[in-house]
Amino acid sequence: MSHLEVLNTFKAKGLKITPQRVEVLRFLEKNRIHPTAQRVYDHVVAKVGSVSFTTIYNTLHLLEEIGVIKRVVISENTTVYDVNTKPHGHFVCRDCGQIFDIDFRIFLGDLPGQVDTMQLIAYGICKECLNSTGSR
Amino acid sequence: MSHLEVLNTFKAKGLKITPQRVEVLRFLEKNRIHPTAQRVYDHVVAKVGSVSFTTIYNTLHLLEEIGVIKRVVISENTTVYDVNTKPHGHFVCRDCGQIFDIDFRIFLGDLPGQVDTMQLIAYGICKECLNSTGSR
DNA sequence: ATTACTGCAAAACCTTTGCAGTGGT
DNA sequence: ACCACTGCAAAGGTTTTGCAGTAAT
Repeated sequence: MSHLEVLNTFKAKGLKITPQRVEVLRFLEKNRIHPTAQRVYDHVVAKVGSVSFTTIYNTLHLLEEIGVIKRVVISENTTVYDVNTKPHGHFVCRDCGQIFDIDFRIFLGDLPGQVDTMQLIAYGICKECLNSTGSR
Repeated sequence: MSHLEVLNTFKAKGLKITPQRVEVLRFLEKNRIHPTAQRVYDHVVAKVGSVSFTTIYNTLHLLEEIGVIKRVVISENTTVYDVNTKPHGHFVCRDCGQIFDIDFRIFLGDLPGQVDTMQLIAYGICKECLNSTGSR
């Protein structure tokens, strides 16, 4: 869903288009860096001047319900938000913390029920960090 | 690693074998239910009578470092511990919360670095809950 | 006798909630 | 003018930390 489509969905549902919400959306769509709530907050503060975490979380939850973004729990104390396009996995660099999208094909064994979502996270060291090992 | 092997590793490293640690280990090995720290705590309180969360976390971290267990973050507010055997994925029932081990075969696309761990979680509704839908 | 471990209390962290005031529509 | 949204401050839940006392070796 594009920027404008999302805003139209908002209108259609009687939801209001506030500067804070617009800026959250812009940030998520332009910089696909899988940001934490904190990073979204930082950006919106810088752009709009006034935001609270309440509003950030409110907006992120809203976008999640609409299906525009997905919550990804990367580790015990890190949750990031991902602009929802096609299904994909994530590669998390243990060193620099960057998160990359990865493709995968999977074959599941016997399942104990009906699957509706799947999450794949690969943890490791990214090429950049592998190369710079020792030079830091 | 078996119960006894773990205790030997403890000895070898000069770590002490306390009633609390023994009971944490027993619980994890006998009941492979992917417990939260809280559940481990509950069990050990019931058995030993005296534990603190400090000790539970201390022990779980220790076992994780040694490689006996793995931390699995199931959702934003749920972390469970898994006795580390062979690689496998998890199926989480959104309804009853039960966690099942599942087998899978995977083919990864281009990777941005060196992978050392992988985590697969499938979310859905387990057969049991599917059958009882409506009767509750 | 050492020194690692336990456990309390307090802090840290992230996320949520209640509520009054503000601002899209 | 409505009522959804913002934002503060406070609460909630889980994990961590500092430190004194305790217990395994």
